[in-house]
Amino acid sequence: MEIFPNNSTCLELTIAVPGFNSSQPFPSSGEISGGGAMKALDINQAPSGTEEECMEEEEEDDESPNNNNNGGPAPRKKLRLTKEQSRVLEETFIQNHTLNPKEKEALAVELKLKPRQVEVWFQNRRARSKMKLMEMEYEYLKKLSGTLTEQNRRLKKEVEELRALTVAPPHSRQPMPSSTITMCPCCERVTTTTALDKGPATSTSAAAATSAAKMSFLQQRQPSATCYN
DNA sequence: ATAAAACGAGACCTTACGTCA
DNA sequence: CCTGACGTAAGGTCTCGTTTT
Repeated sequence: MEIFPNNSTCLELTIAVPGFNSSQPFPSSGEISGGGAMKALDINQAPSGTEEECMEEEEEDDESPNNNNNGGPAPRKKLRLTKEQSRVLEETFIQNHTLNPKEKEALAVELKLKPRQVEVWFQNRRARSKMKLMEMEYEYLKKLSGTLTEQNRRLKKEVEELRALTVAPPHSRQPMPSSTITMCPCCERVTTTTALDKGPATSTSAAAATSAAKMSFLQQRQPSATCYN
C-alpha cells in the first residue's frame, strides 16, 4: 500500500481504500443550480412491513404516522436503506464522490428515494471516507514518528561515537570543536570535514583501525561530498 | 469595474433511531 | 427486559464560491 509520495510536502494522502478512489478525493461538481428548498422536507416515513416494503411507498410519507401526533414535533423515524439501495449508492460513490443535480435526481428515481436522501447519503459517505482516511493517516504518522525517533537515537549515538574517536588524547592535540561533525537534516548525511581530513589522531593502531572503519562507513553513507540542499 | 447582497452546495457538528452484544 | 456501544440517517449551522444587483 502506497502511503506518501516521495516528494510529498503536505499531508496529502494517497491510500487505497477498498471501494474508495482516493486519487480523486472530493471532486467538486462545479454545478450551480436550484434545489435548496429540499432542506425543509421531512423525509421520514413510517417503517411498515419489511425494509424493502417500506421503501416502496415513498411520496406519501407526509401523511405518515410520524406526523399524526397533534401538532407536536414529529418523532424522527430512522430510515434504513435496503441492501440494494446501499449497493447502488456505493457503486455510484466509487465512480464519483459528488453528484450534480441531474445525477442526484436520476439516482433518486432509480432507488425510489428522495433527492435529499441521496444527497444526505453522499454527504455522510464523504464524511466516513474522510474519517477513514484520517485514521489511516494517523496510523502512518504514528509509525513514521516511531521510526524517526529510533533513527534519531541511532544517529545521536553515532555522533557520540565519532566524537569519541576523533577527539585526540589529552596531551597530543586540542579537542575537536563540536561543530565539525554535522548532519544534513534533508539528506541525513554526516559531514566531518575539518580535523578528520588530517587523518586519525589516535595513537594506537587498534584505534586507528576502528577510526578508519568508521570513516569508510561514513563515506559509504555520503557518496557525494557536498549537499546543496 | 467594483462592492455588497443573495444564493447554492459542501463541510462539519450534532441529534436521534435501530441494531446488537 | 435493560443497557451501552456503535453505525448511520438526517437536522442545523458555517463557510466559501458564484451570481446578481
